[in-house]
Amino acid sequence: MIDISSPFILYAECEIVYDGRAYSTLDLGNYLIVHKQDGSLSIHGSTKIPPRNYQPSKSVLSKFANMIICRSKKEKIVIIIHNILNVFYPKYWSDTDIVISRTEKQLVDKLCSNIESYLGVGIVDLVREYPTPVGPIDVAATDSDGTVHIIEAKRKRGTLANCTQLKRYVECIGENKPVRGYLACPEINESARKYIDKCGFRWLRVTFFD
Amino acid sequence: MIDISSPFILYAECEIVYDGRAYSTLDLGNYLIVHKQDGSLSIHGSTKIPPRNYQPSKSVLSKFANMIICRSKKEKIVIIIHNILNVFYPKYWSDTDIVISRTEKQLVDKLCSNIESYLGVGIVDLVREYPTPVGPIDVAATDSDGTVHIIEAKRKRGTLANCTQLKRYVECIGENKPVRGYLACPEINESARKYIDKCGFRWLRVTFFD
DNA sequence: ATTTGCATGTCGACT
DNA sequence: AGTCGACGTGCAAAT
Repeated sequence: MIDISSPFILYAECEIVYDGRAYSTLDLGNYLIVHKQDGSLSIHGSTKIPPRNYQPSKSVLSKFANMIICRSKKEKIVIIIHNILNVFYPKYWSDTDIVISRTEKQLVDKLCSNIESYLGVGIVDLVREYPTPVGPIDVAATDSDGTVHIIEAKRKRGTLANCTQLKRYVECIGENKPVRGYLACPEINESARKYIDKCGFRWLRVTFFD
Repeated sequence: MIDISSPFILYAECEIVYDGRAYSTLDLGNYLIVHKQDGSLSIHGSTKIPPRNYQPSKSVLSKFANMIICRSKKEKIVIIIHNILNVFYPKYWSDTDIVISRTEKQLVDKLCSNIESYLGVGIVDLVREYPTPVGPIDVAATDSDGTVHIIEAKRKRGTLANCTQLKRYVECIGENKPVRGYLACPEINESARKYIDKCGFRWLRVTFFD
């Protein structure tokens, strides 16, 4: 039948039952089942990027009659196989990661290297990932008057959720010190823009390009 | 070579370049490439559930010498193929979705069917998905005194982000009416618990079981 | 082991 | 086409 001791790519007529954080079933049909060397398992339908069902790395496979069972800590997938349509066992499958550019970190780098021109004030202290009880602040810059300029950076279009995240930081630091809040991102949603104005914050337009 | 006009599962020695919202490269190696009938494309390494690179449905494939190019609106993936190790073309691949239980909706159903016992007050009006400028409120229940009880429901463990979401609603409605805020979820994070207390909100423990 | 926030998040619903 | 919130989000870094 199927050798579950090594990674496999299986195309089969099967049905799936998942029980864990939620409960789900997948009706009898033809699906692509991918088992990787880290123990992960995904079941793919003929559309969309995310798998229909999955189990993360460090899961354990077992076989029982025409069933493949995949278990992690508190979760279980049962695959009932009716027909094996295609199977192969990849050799020397690479584990390489992609190398990525234009990340949030890169945006914060750019911001920090030119902080005074972005804020329009002289800065005497600058801290990245400044810890607070409500989470770390991307950039906390203190000017000569003692006002703390709190910046939340996003690599993409800013949202309402980003504003409330910022608001949390501003309220927290604002209990003890004068503060100003900033959302730094290349673009911003209309609703977020309005909410920013209402809160008295500012939008810093930061791009990946010069 | 490869027929890109139908879905395919390809295991090949290749390298990848992605340019779009970010920019990334994937070094030469053996990867699993899945092309689905909706136009989506994913490139999988030998570990983890999410693909190393991907492009959503409605993308368009083209071939050029030993390259496969996948384009969506503003994004592009180029696969440079050095060696085809395995390829097959799935037939009658199912598009069926999973059927899921224990959703947020189910939790809200349970909450609403017994709202007075959860809140401990008499309710004269109950609205689900009550619209506000800062997003819809899961449950807004008005008692006989005119106080609005604002409930944000989560199907899993409540987080700080959930609290600030709730806070947004409470501040918005609180401008005009007396309000109380509630986070309804099966479990709650320690930090969220503290933040709730600080804000004067309450945690409603709601489970999927009776 | 648990918590937190990011992600090329993806996806669906609604404007 | 753009905006917004949900997701069995997955995942890695910090605690």
